[in-house]
Amino acid sequence: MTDEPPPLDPAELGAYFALIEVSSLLKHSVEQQLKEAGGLSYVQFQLLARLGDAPGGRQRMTDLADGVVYSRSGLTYQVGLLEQAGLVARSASIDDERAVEVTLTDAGREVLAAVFPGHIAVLQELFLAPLDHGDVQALERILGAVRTHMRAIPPRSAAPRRRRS
Amino acid sequence: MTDEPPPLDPAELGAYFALIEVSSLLKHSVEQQLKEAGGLSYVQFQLLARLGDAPGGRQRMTDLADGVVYSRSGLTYQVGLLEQAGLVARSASIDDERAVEVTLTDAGREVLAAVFPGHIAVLQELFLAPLDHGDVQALERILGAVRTHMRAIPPRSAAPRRRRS
DNA sequence: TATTGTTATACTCTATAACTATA
DNA sequence: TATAGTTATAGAGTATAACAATA
Repeated sequence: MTDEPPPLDPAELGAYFALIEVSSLLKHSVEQQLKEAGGLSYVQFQLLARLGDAPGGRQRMTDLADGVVYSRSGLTYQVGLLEQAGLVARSASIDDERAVEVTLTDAGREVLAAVFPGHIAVLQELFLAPLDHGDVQALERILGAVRTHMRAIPPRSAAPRRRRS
Repeated sequence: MTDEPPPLDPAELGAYFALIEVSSLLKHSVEQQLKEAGGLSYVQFQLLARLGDAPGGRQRMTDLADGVVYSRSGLTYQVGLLEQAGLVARSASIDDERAVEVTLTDAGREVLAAVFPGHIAVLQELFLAPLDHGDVQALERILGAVRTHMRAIPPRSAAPRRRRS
């Protein structure tokens, strides 16, 4: 905390603010669309989409949690909601008796399919419209690099957990 | 809803996913830092920072609300918290008796100053580290264009509000 | 002893609608 | 009648800690 404040040049600040603002507005719009079209929150959509991509439409709770940012209990909560809605099913894993596998149901696939076109439409209209192909490629490359970097970094407070007495 | 699903090419999808993932992870880390360093949520920090930039450190509630995405009541709530913490003060406007002006207090400025270095450090470490200057400039340009576009677009459901009977 | 997942619980945030007061 | 802001209230989401069961 006694570090020197590293100076940020205007471009860096500009990139940061634009990133936060764009993602915030975009997420907000997408959330509305998801809610109207399928009664889904963004997290729920992400979970369904992730299952849709997974082989067999199933994944373990832990693997699902790793993809999204949330805590274990938060995931339990969200999967519980999705299960109540009949969009996923939970079953015990055969390999590991502790694990729970989450499977996308047919109803889940339908909701996903119902929601997708509108989702894409929002993206086109709000996010992609002002960009040419080169812009999109540059974004993908640059933000992809940042993502890789973030994933590689050790969590800041990995070590200093509570030592037992 | 019977629209043709507009096809998204892989680069577009990639850019979208990377944007969401990066901003989500970044915001999460920044939120932790803000909370530890100054007991601030991200919204509260944004409000303070906005006041810090405003001439005289003051702005009307409405103008504050326009900058951030939140509802009026949400803003009232957050400003209420900041006022309780002594970081801002509310006063009636002289020009318009209906309006309320929010002013950054000295304590508010101190918290802002206390929080800033760590904030920037997180940005450097997590977001800017893997990028060169050209990347940053490209990001600023491209995301800036998207932001301008988003701000210009009429809110999707501006018209079809409840007609009076 | 570590890991998987759930539960209980508390807290923060956001949104809607009803309301007051001023323009 | 429209605008600025507050209040009450309800709901969603998230996090922490304690817990049970399996590895």
